[in-house]
Amino acid sequence: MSVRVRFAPSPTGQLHIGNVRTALYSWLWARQTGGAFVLRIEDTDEKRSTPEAVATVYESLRWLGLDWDEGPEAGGEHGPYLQSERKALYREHAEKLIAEGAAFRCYATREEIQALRADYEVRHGKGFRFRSPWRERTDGDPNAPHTVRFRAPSEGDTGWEDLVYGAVSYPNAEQQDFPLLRPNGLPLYNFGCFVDDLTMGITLVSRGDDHLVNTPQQLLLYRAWRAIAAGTEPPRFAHLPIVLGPDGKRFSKRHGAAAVLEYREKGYLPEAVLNYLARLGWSHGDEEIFTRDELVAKFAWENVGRSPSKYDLKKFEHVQATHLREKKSDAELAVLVAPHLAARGVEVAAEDPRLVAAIAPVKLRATTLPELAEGLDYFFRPDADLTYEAKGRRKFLTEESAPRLAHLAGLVEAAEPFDEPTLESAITAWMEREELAMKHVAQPARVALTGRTRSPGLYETLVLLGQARSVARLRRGATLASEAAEVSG
RNA sequence: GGCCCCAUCGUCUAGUGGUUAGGACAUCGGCCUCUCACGCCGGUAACAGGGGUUCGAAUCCCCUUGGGGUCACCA
Repeated sequence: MSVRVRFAPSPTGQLHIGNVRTALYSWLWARQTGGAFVLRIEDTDEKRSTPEAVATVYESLRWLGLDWDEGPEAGGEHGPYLQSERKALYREHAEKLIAEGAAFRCYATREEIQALRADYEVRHGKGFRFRSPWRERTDGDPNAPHTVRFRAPSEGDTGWEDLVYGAVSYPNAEQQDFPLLRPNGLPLYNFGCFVDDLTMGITLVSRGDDHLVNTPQQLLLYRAWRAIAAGTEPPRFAHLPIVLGPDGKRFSKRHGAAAVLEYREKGYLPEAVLNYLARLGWSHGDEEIFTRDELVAKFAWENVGRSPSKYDLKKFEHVQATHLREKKSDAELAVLVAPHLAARGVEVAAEDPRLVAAIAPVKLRATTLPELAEGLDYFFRPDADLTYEAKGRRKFLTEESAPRLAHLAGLVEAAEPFDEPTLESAITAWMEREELAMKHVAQPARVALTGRTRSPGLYETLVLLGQARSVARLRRGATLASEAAEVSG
């Protein structure tokens, strides 16, 4: 049977980094096996689900490149893919379970149950398990408001072989007569999940390990369903340890940067996000850096860890920087960085060969796309708009450096051809004659050329800037330096 | 508290009875050097504790401790 996996988020806010990891593992498995990745929206909590959050799910997944074969906006033969549109299906399945005796109509009100719970907790503390007085009655009016409940067993255990945790089992005595359908006809999580996974032909359910305790209930439903459809087999399950914040507490907004789209805003590469998240709780020997395709090829459930792991921004940044530096071509980066340059008021076409050429040295000094844009800025900003770091100007555009900058401008102007070797030999020959150290020339020149105290190497910068602009900026720097001399003199 | 799960450097992890316990991030030295990076070399740093099993345990079993999850007509 071919693999069918699903990602089933509840749209109650931003798509969270922890959820993305479960989506990623499922997606990797589907792509590796040639199976189907199904997206389903679990929006049965009317109070918390919003259309905006649904849109965020789509946008986040698309940005990451986790495409779905079936689901909202993609279609498929098992739709609809929003639980809120599948009410009839839940009702139908509930009725069959009632007819079979596996479920029953319960007329106990929420208040009655709360009262029982409160009473229990006063006596015994936590751990109330509801046994409905209606579980053996059939005299209720099917048209009166009621909850459909599962007639839970209290003997034995329910267990399964988890792809991550191995053998897991829960005592049935822990079960209560859990609700399937609310009076308004909307399913509760476990029932909706069961009906959907069953009807969508899901072969492997992968989700956070906070769902470990839900699995027995779903297994019980599959077992009951055999009376209706002989041969029904439950899917396999793979539970993933949750992601913890640096403080060891469950990762949340409180830790900052929990939402996927925040990484897009910060200028991270989706491949880097996927790489970091994949490695958080999964490994492939000593390898650290993976492209999306490599992840697809190398992912394996048996290498998924069982202990919760902590989110570490420093390592995340390292993975991001490595992808920026090594896994993207300069032409690809040019396309990605162009909008960030535009945001800084620097207009340059992504195809501009000068942009592509400047990326190689600058990307060694950047982690994110905005940082790349910052490092590229002065190459494309008009000379007149160039600004100077106050500290660099004060320290290097001095009376002493003014004549050197002027002379350097002349050397640059005379360089023919205008390339690094020619510039280097001309400049070093001059420095030797004048007994100047490199730092006495390069640092003032750097400030004059870039406005900064940090940049790629001098010869590299000159060539990238071009002869005319280099000469103009050096002359302007010389002027500023002599003005500084007048002020201080 | 009941039930369930987990436990190797600060962090992510490799390791499946015999290893000087490896790698990566971080950190600390050093090299390179016109700045900042990149890169390279090197250092510090871990099997939670206690019992077993075994000729031999990070690896298997038990207990303790610690951490996490869950106990909603939420998902």
